[in-house]
Amino acid sequence: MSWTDERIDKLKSLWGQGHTASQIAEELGGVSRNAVIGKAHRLGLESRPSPVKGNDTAAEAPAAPAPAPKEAAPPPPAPKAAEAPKPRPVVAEAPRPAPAPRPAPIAAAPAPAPAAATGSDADAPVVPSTPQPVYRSIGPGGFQRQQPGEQQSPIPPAPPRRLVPAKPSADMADKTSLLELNDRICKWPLGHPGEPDFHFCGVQVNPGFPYCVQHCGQAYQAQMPRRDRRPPPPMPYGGPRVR
DNA sequence: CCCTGATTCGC
DNA sequence: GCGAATCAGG
Repeated sequence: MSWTDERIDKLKSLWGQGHTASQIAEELGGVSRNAVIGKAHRLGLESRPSPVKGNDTAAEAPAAPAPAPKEAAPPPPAPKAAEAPKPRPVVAEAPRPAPAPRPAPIAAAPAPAPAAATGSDADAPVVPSTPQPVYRSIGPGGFQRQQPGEQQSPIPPAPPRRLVPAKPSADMADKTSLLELNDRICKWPLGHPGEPDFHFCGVQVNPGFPYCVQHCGQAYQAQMPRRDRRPPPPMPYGGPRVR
């Protein structure tokens, strides 16, 4: 196998997404993990958290990123292999999208309060000992960046607070509910599970992907970490096509 | 042992 | 340029 532009592209993409060399090699096929590493280096792609590369001498990073190579999930959750070979040039499974910015992390599970929801979830009676606001920068794709010390995903799963019927009210009539999902409509969540207006995007998908073209653009971000983002890197899913 | 990425070096 | 062999840390 030779390094065609396509394969190089894929290598760059996957490498930037934090896939291991082995995973990339398997995905590309016909190459060994050594080949992938070698190529990555020749391309100038470089050193993601490497287990062997000790960090700098002397001053260690205050909040070390913790390599954790095994199953630990770097930003893009890469499902471990052990799967049927994927013929399609698909990009792993959808990383957890960031449907709505949620500036206030949920300290403790808010009580369901089944009675009269006064301020719904707006009221946060729990007074954390340190109510320091958390400032987060917004990445190029619109995602929230983590602070160096932050451990949790910037997009907490938003625990369901109550169960709602699929379509309880008229204003949900045209919203796509969970029960209506199929592989032809965009599954991008809008709102949060458990909230009354939680629904899914529902427009036609980008063929071969779980989301529409627009949300694919959010879900599948080409490598951010590298400095230059200017020349829009070829989207893993083939780029926006209006259909 | 397994895994990882880095590096070397013959091709 | 390529990648197997090797190195070295987790």
